[in-house]
Amino acid sequence: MPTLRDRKRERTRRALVEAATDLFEQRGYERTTVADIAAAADIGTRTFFSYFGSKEEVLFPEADDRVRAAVAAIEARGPGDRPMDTLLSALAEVNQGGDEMVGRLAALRVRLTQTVPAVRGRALQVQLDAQREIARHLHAAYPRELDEVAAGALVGAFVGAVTGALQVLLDDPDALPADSDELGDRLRTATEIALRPWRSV
Amino acid sequence: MPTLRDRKRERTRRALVEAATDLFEQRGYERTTVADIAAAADIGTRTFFSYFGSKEEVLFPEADDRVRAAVAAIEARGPGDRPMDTLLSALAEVNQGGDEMVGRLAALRVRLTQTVPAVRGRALQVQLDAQREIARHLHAAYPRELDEVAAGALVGAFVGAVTGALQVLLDDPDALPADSDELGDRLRTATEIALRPWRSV
DNA sequence: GTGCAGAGTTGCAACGAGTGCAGAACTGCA
DNA sequence: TGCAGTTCTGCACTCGTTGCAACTCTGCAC
Repeated sequence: MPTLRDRKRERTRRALVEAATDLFEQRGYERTTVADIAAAADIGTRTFFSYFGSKEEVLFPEADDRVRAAVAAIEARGPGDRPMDTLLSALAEVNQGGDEMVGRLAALRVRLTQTVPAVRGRALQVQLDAQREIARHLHAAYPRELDEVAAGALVGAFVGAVTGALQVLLDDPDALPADSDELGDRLRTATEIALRPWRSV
Repeated sequence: MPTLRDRKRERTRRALVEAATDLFEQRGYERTTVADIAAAADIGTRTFFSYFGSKEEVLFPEADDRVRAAVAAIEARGPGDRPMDTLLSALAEVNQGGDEMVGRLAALRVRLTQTVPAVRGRALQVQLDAQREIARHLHAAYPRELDEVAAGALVGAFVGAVTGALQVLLDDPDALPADSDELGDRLRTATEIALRPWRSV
């Protein structure tokens, strides 16, 4: 069982994410200060930064979990799967799972990514880091078919295609993600279109 | 002929970029303040921000030119070119041109992108904006073959492939600066593999 | 249960990026 | 030469972020 210390830490972390989510939704990102978030979670401002390295990071608390899930999907590939099949299921895994907090966060993130440059920058960095990690494992899974660079290119092409499609689908400022169902729809549409060329192989 | 005001403004802008480049090279990015840059260019600190919106932006002064060049390449496509051909020449155009200052800046940018998160974030944003613009024009050039979303996906796949491969190539300090021909070769090979399904587009 | 070492928390002071404002300096043009 | 519009600049302020030193709490041994 995790120690009291760990449980407490986890609880505080969650409290920070929830407080931040609430405040960002109410007042917006820019009009919420780190001090506000810390106060709402009943924590010293200074302490915020021992949980998250920056204000933006509080928006991506499950990034590591997602990457881990994708990596696990690669490890668990079927014996006959080609690299593309494996990559497909890994990326399906990334967009999976999570409770309602994760859903709220995801919707908020999409909106902020479209409107706040700092958040967009962080989102792209998180994405790029995830890509590299996935590429590493994809290469490990198919050492003969894909050298490291080719794996990087493949994952990049894949993620880039989806991102590029999604960007067009979201850049209409009117219909941002009112409800997360429509958000999911657009994500699916983007993936569908982006991956068409690979599917037909 | 451009007015005195314009010439002066252009000169100041260039002075800022040069001062920043020098200082970043000497002391590093983090240890250089905006006040340092402004002082080196003999300008008030406040005025820096009427030329560049942020400290990072001074590293991407020619971004607009590059995009314009790519767009021009799309407009100037040959009559028989398929979307993929046009995109290839447009992106070749992006990595073209510029004097030595541009070269120095580009090298500095590569280094800082690998080491300073804020710079990486900005670089990715610049790239994404460029992608969207190029996708827009590619769609305009091939309204029947490519809908807007598919154009976004195509451009994204391409840029993503190159970025993904480059990321792997650059994060290993061994195989980096040997010669830029071999780097180009490996890039081409990797993107070739990743984009095979798109080739017929 | 007591006490101690190490981990975690906190306020404080400081630095740098970025912004609004109001006045000074400059340019284009008559 | 003078005026109108633009640009430049210092000032004061907000906010994110960090180093530091004191303080509190938890895990653990005795």
